[in-house]
Amino acid sequence: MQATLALAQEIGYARLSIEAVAARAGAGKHTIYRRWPSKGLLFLDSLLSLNEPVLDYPDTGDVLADLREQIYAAVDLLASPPWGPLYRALIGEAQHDPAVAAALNDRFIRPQTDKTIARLKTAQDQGQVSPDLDLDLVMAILSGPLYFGLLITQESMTHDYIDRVLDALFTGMSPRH
Amino acid sequence: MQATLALAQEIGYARLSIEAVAARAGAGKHTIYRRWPSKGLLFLDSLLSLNEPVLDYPDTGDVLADLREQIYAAVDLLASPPWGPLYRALIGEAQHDPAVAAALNDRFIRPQTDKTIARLKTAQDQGQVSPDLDLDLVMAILSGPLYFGLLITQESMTHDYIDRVLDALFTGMSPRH
Amino acid sequence: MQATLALAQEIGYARLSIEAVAARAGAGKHTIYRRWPSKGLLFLDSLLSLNEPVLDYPDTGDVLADLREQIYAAVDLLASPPWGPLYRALIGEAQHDPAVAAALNDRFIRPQTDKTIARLKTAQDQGQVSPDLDLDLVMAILSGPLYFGLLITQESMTHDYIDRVLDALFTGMSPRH
Amino acid sequence: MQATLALAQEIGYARLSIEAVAARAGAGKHTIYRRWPSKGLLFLDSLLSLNEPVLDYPDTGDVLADLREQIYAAVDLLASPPWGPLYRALIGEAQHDPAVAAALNDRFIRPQTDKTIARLKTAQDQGQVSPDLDLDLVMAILSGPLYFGLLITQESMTHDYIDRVLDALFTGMSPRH
DNA sequence: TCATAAACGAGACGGTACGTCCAGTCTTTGA
DNA sequence: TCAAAGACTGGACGTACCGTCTCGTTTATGA
Repeated sequence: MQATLALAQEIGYARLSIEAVAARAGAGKHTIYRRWPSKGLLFLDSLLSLNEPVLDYPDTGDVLADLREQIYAAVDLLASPPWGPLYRALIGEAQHDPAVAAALNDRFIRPQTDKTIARLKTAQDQGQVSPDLDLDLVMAILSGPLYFGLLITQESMTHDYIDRVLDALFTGMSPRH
Repeated sequence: MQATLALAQEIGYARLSIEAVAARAGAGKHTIYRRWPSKGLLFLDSLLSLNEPVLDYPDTGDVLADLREQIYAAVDLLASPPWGPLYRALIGEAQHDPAVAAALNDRFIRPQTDKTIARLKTAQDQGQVSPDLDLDLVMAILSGPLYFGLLITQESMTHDYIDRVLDALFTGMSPRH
Repeated sequence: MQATLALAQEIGYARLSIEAVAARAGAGKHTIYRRWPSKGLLFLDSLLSLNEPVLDYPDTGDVLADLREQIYAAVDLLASPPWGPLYRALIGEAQHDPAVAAALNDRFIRPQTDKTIARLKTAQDQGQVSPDLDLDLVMAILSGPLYFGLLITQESMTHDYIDRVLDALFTGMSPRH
Repeated sequence: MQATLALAQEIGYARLSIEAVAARAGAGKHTIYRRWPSKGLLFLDSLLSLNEPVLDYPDTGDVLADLREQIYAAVDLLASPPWGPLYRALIGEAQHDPAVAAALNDRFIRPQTDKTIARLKTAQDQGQVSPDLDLDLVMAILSGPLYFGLLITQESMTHDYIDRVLDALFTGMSPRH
């Protein structure tokens, strides 16, 4: 059933209708309404079902390298054709529908955050990272620029861009460093 | 006419219809379609019209303090009741409608970015900021965490949160600093 | 099960659904479909089950008086609250569904007609009624005005009305009589 | 628009849907709902629009002959293919929907009744008909058997059948005549 | 006494139509 | 001459039932 996000790719999430999904899926509308209370949550489920082989973290001993690798992977995923625009649409929908926002957080953002934080915690224990850092904050700082690029300025996300962000973050931005 | 974003506050952007706006404004639908090609752009115009006294940059000589002040101001604006949810809705719409995304960039994001970059450039000239920094990147790094908090995790934006972000960014995140 | 024409009285035949009947009866829809092929026939069965103490004919020796009594009884039944509107609905359904029309004829109309005709036959044999009358026709002539009042003009059926119909029929309508 | 009772002839009134009418007419459903509050009233309007050349009464001076002619005409109309089943369906609908019943009376039954009564009144004045007859009652007596045959026993209405009804009514039914 | 079958309640399912709402276009009307 | 008012086609909404179809669970029978 979720396979009918084929439609989302064809005509775009905004023009997607539950009516059309039902028709494409050869299902009654009721069957869809029985399972999902709104278009947004149907779409979220569909999108996440594509991504079951989740983004897992490597642990090579070098935090910075591992973060870089993981962000490469995440961004490659989000930038690759099917996902990118659909993920943008999903975040867009979350701005209108609190249920989607909550589900997006619980089902995707939080798990990813937790993995990142776990990796950082290990690094903290090994002294690679300052022990008094708020790791949730670090997550926001690492992800933020990428989301800004994705949602606001809509730049294409290259590995080079990620490198420059990470360099700026870790070599510091003010001349005292 | 734009004053009818009163409706957006009352029922939310998602439930807003051009039909209702026209009725509320005592105008014909045609009159609205004549001026704005879509609900998104009408809403963008309306929202920006509220904000004409734009966020200008102080220059006290201390970049860091100035940035902090400016971000305080921006976040206070976005967090205050009318704006916050509406701005979120606007960014949400931008994810579905390229015209809104482009207009949002041109009419709001870019001007703000330009002001920030101008202020940073001054600081760079005065040696307060490393001369080889990509200032566009700095903008993404400064704004990103705030947008992440606004759009994704939907935390309430306090001055304290901003302080912690800025501290982390400027005192550095790895223990070598 | 038929007891759920309670529902028909509550919400009216037109709004009656097999789904609701099943729910009210605490039965599965299948169980109902197993017994009745359509809403109309279910309703017909239910309605007739109410009426088992059928309208039987008196035979006092006076045809006219007997007819009058029998029509009184029929009309009192049809005019009394539960029956009247439900019987009208049943005849209405018969106009749309040939199976209901046929069953209505076979199970209710014909038996009543047969009784009337039998009584008239007796009278004919006794010379109280002209021997060359088509008794089926007489049935139509006697019942017709009542059905006209019930279905078309929707007058309330009083004994007085019946008397006036019978008087007109039997004293004749043209001045030559 | 009403021309889309073509659909009623094709698939029958019972299976008729406003949705299908709108599609066939190339109209939006709203346009139909704007004009008619229900399927029944739409159908009634459509049906009556076919019949504008109404059944008018001849006046040859002989009431009985005139009545006969008029009933011939009415029954020929109702028996001819398009009308018969549709008129039956309309009366059926009137049993479920009081608005249809009222409109049917006001727009079709009453005018026809009035014409008949006017003709009878003339005859009464000329002494062709007993002066103390309730003419409304006569209408019920004349129409009733025909409606009984149409709606209940569903006999085909021949001129011969009408003749027999009228003969029975006017030559009287009891042997005293 | 137990196995086997029939009937049952429950309700999911693909569909059709409902009546409402809004989109975007087009027409009429009054200022 | 332009804008308000609003009619129009079109299409999606979310709901209600349709009639068909499994599901397990009683009942009831006959072995």
